[in-house]
Amino acid sequence: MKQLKYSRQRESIKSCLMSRKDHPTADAIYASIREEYPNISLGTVYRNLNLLVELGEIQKLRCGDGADHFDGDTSPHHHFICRECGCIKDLPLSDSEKINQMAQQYVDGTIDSHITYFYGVCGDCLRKTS
Amino acid sequence: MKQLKYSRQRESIKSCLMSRKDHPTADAIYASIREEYPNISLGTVYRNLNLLVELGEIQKLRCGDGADHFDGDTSPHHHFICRECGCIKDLPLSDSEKINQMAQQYVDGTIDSHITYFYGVCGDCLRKTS
DNA sequence: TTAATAATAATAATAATTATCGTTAATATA
DNA sequence: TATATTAACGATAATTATTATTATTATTAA
Repeated sequence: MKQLKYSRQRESIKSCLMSRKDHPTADAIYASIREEYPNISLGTVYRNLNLLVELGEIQKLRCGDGADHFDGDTSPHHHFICRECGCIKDLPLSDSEKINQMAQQYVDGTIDSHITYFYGVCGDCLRKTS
Repeated sequence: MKQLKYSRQRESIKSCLMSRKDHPTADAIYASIREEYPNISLGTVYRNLNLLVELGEIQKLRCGDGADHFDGDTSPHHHFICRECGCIKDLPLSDSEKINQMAQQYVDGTIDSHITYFYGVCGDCLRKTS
């Protein structure tokens, strides 16, 4: 059991993620942090993001565009992904537990959580395209 | 518009996918097809899988383990992923349209589909671990 | 039967992520 | 406070999954 040591880089990554509502990739976070810490390494960003996920302080999303996205909001909610621009928006979620229980009856095993990705076209892209 | 030409490799990939209930990765399919066509290339497997997805004949899944998985069943259903062994099991799905509509009210844009991944531990792993 | 071209195998290239490793910095303890 | 321990760092190499390139082969239309 290695004990955690404070690092200003990790703190910066976490507060960056908390302050924004988009769901940035590791690379986008890297670009953002570099404004304050120009020497930070991309590896450091990845390592800390994964660490924060393990600690349950942030959430990792795989919406299907190849890159992992990160979400500072760990409360249960859903995501909407625009097929056009790839933006990710939060959706409120009701009855998370109930949905797990409904699915549970079909499974030999235990369900503890679920992630739902909704796909479509966001309002901005709809207005652009037309 | 390029017209499609028959290929025995594509046919083999498709029937392989139809015949199995696990949700193999491109690499797993590659290994399987190689028994019949030892010279097939991994690139061919990827190209045909993506083509079949475009044609709507198969489905691509990103359950979160890094690799894409493929599913020969395109009817609407959900998936359960075991955190231990990574196996993917099908779940029946009711009210797919209703769920989209429920989410729709929170979105500026249009929702046309959704994918839900349930996470937990499968029965086999539960019995092994204990 | 031949011409046109889609699909192939082999391989190179790319993108995202993880691992390695010598150095730096945070923290525990003497 | 000084020192020892070791987590975390930056730089970079390696890995993994996937896509692109290209010369050749196979399918299909004329």
